[in-house]
Amino acid sequence: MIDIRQLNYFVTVAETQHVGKAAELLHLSQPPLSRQISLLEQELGVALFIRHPKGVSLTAAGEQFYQDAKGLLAGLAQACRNAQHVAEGKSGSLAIGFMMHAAYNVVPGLTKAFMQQYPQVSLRLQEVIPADLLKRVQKGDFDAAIMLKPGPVTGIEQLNIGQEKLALVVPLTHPLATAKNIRAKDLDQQPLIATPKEVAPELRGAVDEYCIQAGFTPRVVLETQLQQSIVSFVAEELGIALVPEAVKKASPANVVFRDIPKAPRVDYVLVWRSDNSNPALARLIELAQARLNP
Amino acid sequence: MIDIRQLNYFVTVAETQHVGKAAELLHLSQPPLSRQISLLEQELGVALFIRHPKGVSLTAAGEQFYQDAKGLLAGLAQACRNAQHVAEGKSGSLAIGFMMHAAYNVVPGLTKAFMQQYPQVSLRLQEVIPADLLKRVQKGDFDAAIMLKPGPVTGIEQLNIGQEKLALVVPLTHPLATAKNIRAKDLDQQPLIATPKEVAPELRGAVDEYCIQAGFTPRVVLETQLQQSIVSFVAEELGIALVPEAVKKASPANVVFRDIPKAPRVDYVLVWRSDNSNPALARLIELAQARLNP
DNA sequence: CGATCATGATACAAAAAAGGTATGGAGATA
DNA sequence: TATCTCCATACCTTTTTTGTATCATGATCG
Repeated sequence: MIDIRQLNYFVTVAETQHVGKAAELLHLSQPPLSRQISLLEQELGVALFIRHPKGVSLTAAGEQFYQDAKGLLAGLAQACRNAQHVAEGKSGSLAIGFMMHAAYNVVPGLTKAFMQQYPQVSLRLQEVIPADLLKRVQKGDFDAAIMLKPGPVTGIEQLNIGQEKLALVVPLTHPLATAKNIRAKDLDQQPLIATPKEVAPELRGAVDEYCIQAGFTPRVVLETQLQQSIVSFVAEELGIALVPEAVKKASPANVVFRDIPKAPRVDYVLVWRSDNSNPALARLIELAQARLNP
Repeated sequence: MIDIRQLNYFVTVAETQHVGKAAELLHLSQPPLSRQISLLEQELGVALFIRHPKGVSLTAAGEQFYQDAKGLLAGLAQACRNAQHVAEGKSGSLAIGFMMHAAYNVVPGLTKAFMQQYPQVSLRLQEVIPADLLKRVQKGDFDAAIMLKPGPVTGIEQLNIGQEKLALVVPLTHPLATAKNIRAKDLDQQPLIATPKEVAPELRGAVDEYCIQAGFTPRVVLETQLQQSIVSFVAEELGIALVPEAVKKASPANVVFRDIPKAPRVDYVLVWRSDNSNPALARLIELAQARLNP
């Protein structure tokens, strides 16, 4: 079988037009080189060189093979570099899922920094409802996800990457829109719009917990599958809601965001499968850590 | 150094995800395969596989290298085929020079047939003044030339590929344009337009010889470097000429071609350097011979 | 025109590399 | 816990490659 060494030998002989000189360049004695060239010709079933008394020159077939061989050698070198780059996480691809709220907060900063530092890595970012994120990381669909902190999960690692307060969002016309001081108690009996527990358990849990701490049971009048809808429904005056404050950035003008006392906080985490060996993931984790402790 | 065998081994393992199975496919026992894979990883400095208890799977770097390796193996096979095709003359390139007169006669038929039979060979056809043709074949600029038969030349081989009569060309207004019978003697004292001896010695030789045989010395009033010009000058009524009769195909309407008695004949030959090993040339020669003796 | 020089090819022994057999070790499975 | 399935390692055998010495051939030069 033809091998790379033979291609190298061949290219060197082709370039020097001289077996002896080529052997020297290859740190080799002349006879084995002669023999390898003969073997190559035999394997191809094609004469590659014309033997002159003062050296050798390429046949037409040899000329063609020389061009191809050079390309192959360059291709091999490139393949090695590619593999090494991917191994270092400097190139390759990285699939990241995130929940919609994170898009207003941690996702832009982190991904922008990553793309800047590792431009050769092709990022695939996808927004997914929170309840599916973890499953799809476990399944291997995503290398990582950015989501609200779940409890500990076996086989999954987590890294805190940000915290956010929940804020009260009310329609412009609502009394609480203009109230001087807002107390937790004021939410008692108010019609709440919230995420169902199945969709974003951590977020809904934080809302419920807040109400219970304040001494009342939340009156949830509407649950929306799609995160984006909550603020829209508030705008339509169907109720009020507690949402991460960064959602304000993408909200219409006819709703008001108000701070609430002892506002519950939600933690954003980067999660990944502990056995995921994608080196680009390692670079992302490093970067996330570096952003925490600059 | 990485070699083709290792790439083959690697690809097979990558495709089976199983060292043992791959070894079987490769007609090899398992340990050497394990070893070659390890060596490859060591040479690259990159882990290509993750070892599971039930087999192996590619790392991100391995995935990249797998794609590249497959490409390289395919490229090598293609390179071998290319060389073989060129060696058989089925592909490659062929540079042919020809003199202008041949363009009306033997060149189209021969090249058309060749292109049809060997479509992968890229033909480079170039018209050159006859005097330069042989030099440029000897120099190696052309693999072959189509020209008027020169004397024997050392290092050059020739093959007759066609013969053509010379015809008299006169302006429409010339007495000989309408004469019933034309005799050689009628050309005596006529102003002749001809190629200089340095440009196309065989052609000029044939003209001079014809006149001398007829018992007079030709009166050449104009010599043109460019073959194409002769008929134009005849059309301009500057003189008359003896040219290969196929030139009629590319002549204006205001000249007349007349047969002459015992018309001199010129031989077209295909010439090439005897040490030219371009296999496509061998195919061209074969084809030219086949067209002579169908 | 013959001696000499340079070039690539061949012969055979030495070295290196790859392959085969036997066995170890780690994780899954029952 | 015992066993089974993998891949890795150890060690020897076989094959391949290399190096040294020598040959054959065509060019060069006195």
